[in-house]
Amino acid sequence: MVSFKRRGGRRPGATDTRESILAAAREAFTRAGYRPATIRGIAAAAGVDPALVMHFFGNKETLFREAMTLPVEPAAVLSRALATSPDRAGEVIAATFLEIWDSAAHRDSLLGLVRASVTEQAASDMFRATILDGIEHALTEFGVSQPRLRGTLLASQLMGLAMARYILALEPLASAPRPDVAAAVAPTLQRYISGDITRESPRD
Amino acid sequence: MVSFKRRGGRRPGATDTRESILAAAREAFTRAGYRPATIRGIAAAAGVDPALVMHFFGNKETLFREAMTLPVEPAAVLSRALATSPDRAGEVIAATFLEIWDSAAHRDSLLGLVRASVTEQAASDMFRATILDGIEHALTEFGVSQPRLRGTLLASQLMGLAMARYILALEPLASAPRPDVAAAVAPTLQRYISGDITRESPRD
DNA sequence: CAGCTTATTCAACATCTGTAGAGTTCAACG
DNA sequence: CGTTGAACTCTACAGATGTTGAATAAGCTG
Repeated sequence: MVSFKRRGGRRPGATDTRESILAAAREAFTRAGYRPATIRGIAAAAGVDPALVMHFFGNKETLFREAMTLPVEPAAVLSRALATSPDRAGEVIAATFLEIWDSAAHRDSLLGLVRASVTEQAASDMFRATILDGIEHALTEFGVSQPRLRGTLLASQLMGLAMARYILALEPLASAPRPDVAAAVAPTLQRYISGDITRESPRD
Repeated sequence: MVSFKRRGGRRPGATDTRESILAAAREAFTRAGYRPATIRGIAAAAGVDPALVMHFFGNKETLFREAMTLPVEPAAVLSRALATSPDRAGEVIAATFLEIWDSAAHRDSLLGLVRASVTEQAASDMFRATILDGIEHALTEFGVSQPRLRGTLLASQLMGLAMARYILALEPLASAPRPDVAAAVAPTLQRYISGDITRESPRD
């Protein structure tokens, strides 16, 4: 049995390498965030030379940007929820949010985005631009008062939920059935969207 | 004027160097999290040789642990709020939470803890042990139902608020007056503590 | 003052980092 | 079938990183 050692050169057959690098990158950025994830590690996980990663993406930052593009449009989800039944938007959003996070497919990207948002300026800007502006737009379109403030409040509860349930995995929140969690959180979301959020009226 | 170049050896006078290293470490860990903060950078910021940091703390991880000890006891705050006026605990907690975060003194430690909790396993465990167990204990002591679930829900909104207002600095939440934010969030906290959080009762 | 402990620095280490350049192999197209 | 371009690897570099060991200077205790 002779073992052939590859020494450079294109591989025979179809070429899905770029995609598997992206997958490995997603996974790596997900676990620890931007800085701790290394190009070498990502390359190794993809069964590839580090230089190939450079060949495809040029540098670490664009690799990150490309790996971490959002799998869903939060603005669309919000708009649809508002359009369908304004007074139940909270329920719908909570359910959809949990559904997306619970699905293994999207989880990695989302985890990575949150992790990186906390440490990387670039990711933080991306968050603001992509997610928050979308939420705000949807709320404005629907004509609620103080759409910006409501949008950030909404984001605060959703992000906190993601942190507690998925990142820190605080029990029993982390393994509670999806509908239970949705029910617990929905009223808060609903109030942030269309309820009273001002001073001097502590009724809820 | 002759300039003396120090070449090792103790400095004359009192020695507060350890503390200034800790301060620099807090600041560094705060800005970016565990990994990106470098011992060399911390040492430089403290005007000290990197080896001195090792001398005092042995390794990076214990330096981190020592720099990032919590400045407040969340359990105590919660207990006091519950004892004073159970049906206004939400308001009190929201106010206290914002007050602590808004104070420059504690802010750095808290920022660092949250940032690191997201990426570092050790910090995440610290969070669970120190903060959450305290909250849970206080809720149990007060006799509410499902104290663990309520505790994590409470933590989720508070963490989300910290993320949105202090870490991502989402406007207008970030610069809204403290009482306004407290008023917006208090009802949610109150409901998580003593309100209805179950299914099949979507009234709020 | 002698002697021990502690604070402090210097120089060096092994390792890892992102990245660059040149070379090799394959696929696609004329 | 020859040429071009893209996929792919090797080797290397320059810089940063955590950590170590020895050397020096000051304080503390006797």
